[in-house]
Amino acid sequence: MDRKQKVMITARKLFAENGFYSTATAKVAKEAGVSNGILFHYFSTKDILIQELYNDLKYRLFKYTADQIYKGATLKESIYTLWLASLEWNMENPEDFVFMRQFENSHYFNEQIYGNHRFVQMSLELAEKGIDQGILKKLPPMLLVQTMSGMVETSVTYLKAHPENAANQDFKDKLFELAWDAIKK
Amino acid sequence: MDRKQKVMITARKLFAENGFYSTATAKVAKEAGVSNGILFHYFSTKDILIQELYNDLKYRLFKYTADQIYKGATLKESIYTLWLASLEWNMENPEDFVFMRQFENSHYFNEQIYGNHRFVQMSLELAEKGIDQGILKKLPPMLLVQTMSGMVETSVTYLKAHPENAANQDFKDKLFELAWDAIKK
DNA sequence: AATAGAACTGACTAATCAGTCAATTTTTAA
DNA sequence: TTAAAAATTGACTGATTAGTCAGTTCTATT
Repeated sequence: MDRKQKVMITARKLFAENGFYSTATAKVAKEAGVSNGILFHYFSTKDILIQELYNDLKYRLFKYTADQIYKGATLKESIYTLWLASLEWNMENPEDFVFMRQFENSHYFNEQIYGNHRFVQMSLELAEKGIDQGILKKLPPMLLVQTMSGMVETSVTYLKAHPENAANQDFKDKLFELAWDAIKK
Repeated sequence: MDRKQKVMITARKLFAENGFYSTATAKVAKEAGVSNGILFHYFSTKDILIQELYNDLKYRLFKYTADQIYKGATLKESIYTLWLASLEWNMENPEDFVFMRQFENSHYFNEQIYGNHRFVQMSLELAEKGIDQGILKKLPPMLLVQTMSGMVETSVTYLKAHPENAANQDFKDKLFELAWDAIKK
């Protein structure tokens, strides 16, 4: 594996474990088995490394979820699939979840950066369709998207604190009902 | 004002502006107009300062919201009042909002710490009552509370990005509807 | 007025960290 | 084969930081 990849994988892990600031770039390089200098060759500052990690994460989330949406599905089915895939991706990638929450609550983040990601654009399209079809509440699409994302976050946080429910499909369906009831007309 | 208060007020402001880690204790002391030593006299470590700030914030939120709940109100009215008061408190105290989000997404935080706060206990009582009365979904009360809190967060974040709606009571009521529809039976 | 103890000061330290750079190795392409 | 370009190393630096401490000032009590 090339060194850039090695740095990204290690950084993701260490940032999630100890936060951006408590993790020294030198530590990332060491644990990745590369030199300190090469980290700055690929990422000219620590901030850039952090931002690239976030962009990569959002793109992987997009790929993972978009692949599961079935073409002939109804709108509610598509939203359900998107919701469940997001939930599972976050459960299966706990480091990414922690990293994402830290990033999205840091000064790096704002709504414009958020809107640039394909994952968000895909979600916006679904929201707009749902509003047009009269299935979803007549509210700004971005608000509906953020509501759904927030509900996924809440669900993941809850399941992590109560792992006995994590494998229970019935419970997950109830979690989806919470989110769906919020946005449906 | 005593020096401990001065430190807390300044720390809250600087932490919200630049994050915990990018804000040096020496800078807090300087801007608060006190000596470096006195900061560590009152808060033996930086971490303790951060935690005390969070506890104080949650208590102020409790006081502010609890005061507004009318004794004879129905359950839905009480939840509405709590929701609206939370929203307004967060809008009026943007520094506290940023600080709270950073803290609750850091390693300092877990569900147990969360459950210790009177604000959360008050919310839990309302949720339990609502479940008993058959008004709210039969789900773990903590999940309903976290859902409501998450919806307040989403609403505040949205209003900050779209301030043209911030004074619009109709829009706020629609935001409440989103949250209410999620948890209501 | 005398005393004790609490509040307070600010210079200081030991450690840490992001980023640099001169030198070396590896890759590419002519 | 050769030479230029790209990748890689790791020791180093200048800046920053949490926390200390010896000494000073304020406050309360007798």
